[in-house]
This record gives sequence, C-alpha cells and structure tokens, in this order.
Amino acid sequence: MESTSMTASDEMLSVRAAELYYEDAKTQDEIGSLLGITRWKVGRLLGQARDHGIIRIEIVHPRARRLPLERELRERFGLADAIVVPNPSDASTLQLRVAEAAADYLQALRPVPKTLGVSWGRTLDDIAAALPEGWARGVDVVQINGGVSLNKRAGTAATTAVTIAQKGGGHATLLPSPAILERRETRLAIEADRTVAGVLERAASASAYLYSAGVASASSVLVDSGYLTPDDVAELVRKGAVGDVVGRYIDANGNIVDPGLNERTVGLGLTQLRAAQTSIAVIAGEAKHHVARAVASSSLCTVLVTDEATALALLEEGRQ
Amino acid sequence: MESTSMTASDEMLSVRAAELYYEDAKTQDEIGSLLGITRWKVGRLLGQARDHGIIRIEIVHPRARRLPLERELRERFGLADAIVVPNPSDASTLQLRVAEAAADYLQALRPVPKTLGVSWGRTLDDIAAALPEGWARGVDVVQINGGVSLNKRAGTAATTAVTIAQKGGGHATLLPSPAILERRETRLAIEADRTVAGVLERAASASAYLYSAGVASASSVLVDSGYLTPDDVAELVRKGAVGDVVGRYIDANGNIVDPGLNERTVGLGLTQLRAAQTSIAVIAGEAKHHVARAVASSSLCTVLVTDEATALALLEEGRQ
DNA sequence: GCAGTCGCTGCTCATCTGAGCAAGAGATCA
DNA sequence: TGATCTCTTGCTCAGATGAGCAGCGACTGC
Repeated sequence: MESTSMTASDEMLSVRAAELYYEDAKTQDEIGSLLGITRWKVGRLLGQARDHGIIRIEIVHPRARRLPLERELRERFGLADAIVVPNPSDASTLQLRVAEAAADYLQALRPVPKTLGVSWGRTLDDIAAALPEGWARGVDVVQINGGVSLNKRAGTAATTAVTIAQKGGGHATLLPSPAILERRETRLAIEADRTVAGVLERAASASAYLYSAGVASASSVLVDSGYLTPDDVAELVRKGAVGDVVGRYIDANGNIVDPGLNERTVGLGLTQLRAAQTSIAVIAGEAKHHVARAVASSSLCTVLVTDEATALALLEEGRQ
Repeated sequence: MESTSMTASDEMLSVRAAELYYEDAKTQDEIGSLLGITRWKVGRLLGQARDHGIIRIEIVHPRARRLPLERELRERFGLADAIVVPNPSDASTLQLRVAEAAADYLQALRPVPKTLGVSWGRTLDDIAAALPEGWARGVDVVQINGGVSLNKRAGTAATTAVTIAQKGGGHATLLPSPAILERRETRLAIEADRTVAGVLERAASASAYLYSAGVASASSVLVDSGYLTPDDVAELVRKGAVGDVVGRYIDANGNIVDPGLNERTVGLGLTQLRAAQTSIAVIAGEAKHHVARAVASSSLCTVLVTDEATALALLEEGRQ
C-alpha cells in the first residue's frame, strides 16, 4: 500500500485503464494502444490504481470472509487464526453468519480435537445448529462452565453440548453445577464432589475450547438466569467490567473485575483458558466490540471468529 | 453472463477461491493445492464466481465511467456513443460530474467539429465551465434555439455559448431571438429577418450539436423565463409532455406534443436535430429519466451523456 | 444392455502479465 | 557548466492465465 501521489493526468489514465481492464475485459496491450501508452505503463497504472484504492474488489456472498482483516488481526493480536465474515445488510442475520463461520472453522480444524470444551449461550446454540451432521468422527464435548438451571431456558446449555457432541459422533459430558454460587465455600464443596471434579478435570484437559463472550449489561444471560441482579452487573460495570467470558467478568485488560465473584464461579478459570493450545472465541456484533477487544488483547483466545465491523473496530485503535 | 447454477459445494469453493485470489493475491496454482483441486478448476470457479456476480469490482473515482452500461445503451438505443458516470454519494454534485464527463467527451471528440451547435441552460453552463481553456483549436459555436432575454438570468445563454467558443479558440454566433413567440406569424417574420436567418442557417449546418433537456414541470427554465405559464406546462403535461428539447416539448415517444406551440418556437427543429451526424444530449438526474428515455429512444441524439441511475432506468424496461 | 449424449476434468499451447533491470530524462547541487 | 542523483521508461524473461480439445464417466432412451 504505497502512498505515492499521482499526477492528475496519470490518475485519469489510471481510471480509464482500470475501466477498460476490469469492466471491458481488455488486455493491457489493447488498453495501451487505445490510450497511446505502452503496455508496461498500463500495468503500472493499474498497480497504482489498486494501491490508491481506486479499484475496489468485493466478494459478495453470505459465506464470504475478509482475508486481509484476518491477517491483520492475527498479526496485531498474535492469534493463531482469525475468521472475519462480512457484515450482512440485514444485521439480524449477523449472529447466524458468524455461527456458520465458526461451525465451518470447527469442522476444518486440524488436528481434530479429541475433547472439545464448550461454554453455553445463544451463540453456542447457533453454532451447534450450524454444524452439519457428522462434522467430526468421535469428538467428545465437555462443558467448561456451570450451566443454566434456574430459569426458563433450563436445559438449553445441556442441549447445546449434546447437539455438538452427537453431530460430531462423540459423547457430551455436562457440568452439573450452577454457574455462580452464593458462597465461596459452596463452590469449593461442589468442585470437590467427585462427579463435578471429574468433569472439571476433563474440561481442563480438553484439546480445544469453544466459547463466546457476553456483554456486561442488565440483559446478560447471567442476569436472565437469575445468577446476578441488574444491580450486581451495574456494580461490576462501575468497577470496569466490559463483559464476561465463561461466566467470569473481565475488564478492558482481560483481568478479573471482582475476585470475590470469581471465587464463587464454577468452571474453567481464565488462567487455564489462557494456557490452552486452541481456544476459539466467537464474538460478534456492535455491542460486543469492547469484550472482543479485551479477549483478543489479553490472550484469552488463540482463534477469534468475528464480523467485519468488530474486526475494524479492533484494528482501529492505534493504527497510525 | 451465464446463468448456470452451481452446486452448493462449488459455490463455497468459488467463494474461497475468490477470496484467496482477489484478497490474498495468491496464484490459481497455490489456491489449487490449498483447496485440493487443480489450477484449471480454480480458474473455472473464478469464472463462475464472476458470472454469478459474487465478485464485484468497482472503480471508485469521481471521473470514473461505467463502460458496461455504456455498451448496453449503445446497443439498445443504437447510439454512436454513450457516457455513463457513477452516481456520487452526494447527489448535489451529480450535475457537475456529468458536465465534466460531457466536457471530456467534447474535448476528445474526433473529428473535431468545425461548428458546434449548442442550446442553453443550467447543464450547458456547467459544461462550459468544465471545459478547459484551449479544449479545441478554433471551434465556432452557434446557438440553436432562442435565448433567454426577459428574465433575471438574461445574458446567461449568451455567456454559455461565448465561453465555450472562447475556450475552444473560436467565435460564438448568438441567436438574437426570444425562445417562444406569441404568434406563429411573428416567428416566421423574425426567422425571415436576415440576421436571424443567417444564424439559423449556420445552426442547421453545424457539424455537431450539444444540448440538454428539460423536465416538463412548473420549475422549467421556460416558465422561469416567462415564455410559458405554469398552467401552460400543466396543459402540456396533460397532453403527454415529458420534457423539452431545444425549447420544444415532446412526449414519451419523442413526438411534438403541441404543434401550435412548436410553430411559435424559434430555432433548430427536431427533424433537423434527428438528421444530425453528431448530436450530444446531456441528461442526468432522477427527474429526467422520462425525458432521457424519450430522447434516447426516438433518435434525438447520437450520443448520450448521463448518470448510472438514469442509464439503469433506461435499460430496466424491457429487460428479459 | 448398449449406443448416444452431455457435462466435467485435466491437459497443451499461445497469450498475458508482473518482477526486475538497464538506459534515459530531468532535477539538484556544487 | 558539469557531475550526480532520482525517477521514469521500455525492455527481457519467467511465471501465470485463458482458450480450446480430447478423454472420461454419468445419464438417457431404446
């Protein structure tokens, strides 16, 4: 991306050449004689036109991706991989598109994970639905954070994990515990329980993780599920929370906001998540820009699946 | 533009190939081994992607043109040439862009016209302004329809012609007559006058014409100039008028709407205009779609300079 | 079951295109 | 003015690409 400025006449020639080349499918040679210049000059003009952004090439397809952005994300945040899908004109389908992309990625992931640790939530549901039957041959699934149990959506978390496992030809191991308990001691006690301890152990040794992130707001699933009150969340936000990852609230730097609350939360810890070989975060949408930044910049994930607008927002800051 | 449908898997491959080719600048060979297919298959997938409109290439530049649309216009309406400029995001600059394009075209017109017949109006003013000093060496300009004289913009018509002539190194011949007279006899009398007759003769023998078209509405320049009342125009519209060309109102088929009025109008007749070797109509903007269609489809011009939206509207009807 | 047809595949070959290089045209400075 | 430097230009050459063709398999109708 050179920023060499062009003379006005060269700019006009560039435009004419670009039109003849891309819209009229003429060869550079033909364009040369048409414009009275050599074919090499035409090639250079086209190059300049590309550099100056005069020629815009877009791939219009719901399943398209944005490779240049993916590369930038990888480089900027030191990710192993990044998946960026274009924002659909209809914003309501965005979550679906991203889920599809995540499902695609999961299916193509090599080496195929033996055990996949998953969180739960709306996004994970969508991914589970988007995965095709037989997306893998024998992938076991284990929940990495406590499930929903006390609200209307009871069972959803379980369904998600089971669906992913079934379609992947493996078994699901559920974490039979609330997401957040009222006292630290209770959490220690339940984690000491043989069943729960076994699941957590499995979770800790999973070969890959798949999770999403929530926004720190009153509409969070954790509030919805009754684990937290809107006031609790407001307090967390006051302390700097931008969102939650596997049930744990983090600030813009990816640090735990409320250690006390963290101590009452059941499931894989952020440290374990950070140590993972492969951890896929699926985070998309206007509201999640902040959490996405926190996750990406604090090494909480090795792979980020997101949308173009979020990717641009992440790359915006600190671009010279 | 083939309409061959693709299988879902080929479509996905097309998209991936297009991304790798256009966004990642990989060779078809590399893409082939990456996707596990031969490079020829990659080439074909890219071809299909282009055919299906998955790959959208746009040239982003105020002076850009839309060559494929120009070709379609030429073919559909049997034009000698067509110039289509992209619609700017800021609609207020559209007239300026089109005027620039018309000026460019005029400057590049070969053979260089010895005498150029021009009408007057806002669009012609803009073109005159857009023409660079010395756009031609010795092009004489002659007005082809009666000028504005009785309104605030008096003199504009003259200025337009003079400017074009001066910048082209030639002289301007003005038509010293009102656009529309009150009685047919007066028109005959004034046209019989030696001065006027001489100008009209010159106008009739011009080697090229440049004119715009007006919309049939109360905001027309002819109303503005006091030649017609809003009621007159309303009546014309009732009779089927879509707009005016060199002061003469035509219907959707390019026919004179009111023969009586036509008989009172001074200047080149539509028949003469239709017989011209080169007649350049510059018509752009939402409001002028109907006149543009009438002009293009009734052979009133051999060259049409317009904007993308208008071109699309013209091509829309009767597309199978 | 079998010939005919159609569409896809991989190939050859000619053409197109970009990287890199040497020469020339200006610009700059002493 | 002359020397030097920089930017542009036209070129060579190798690699990339598209057109066209023969072979293959699948499907169809008898």
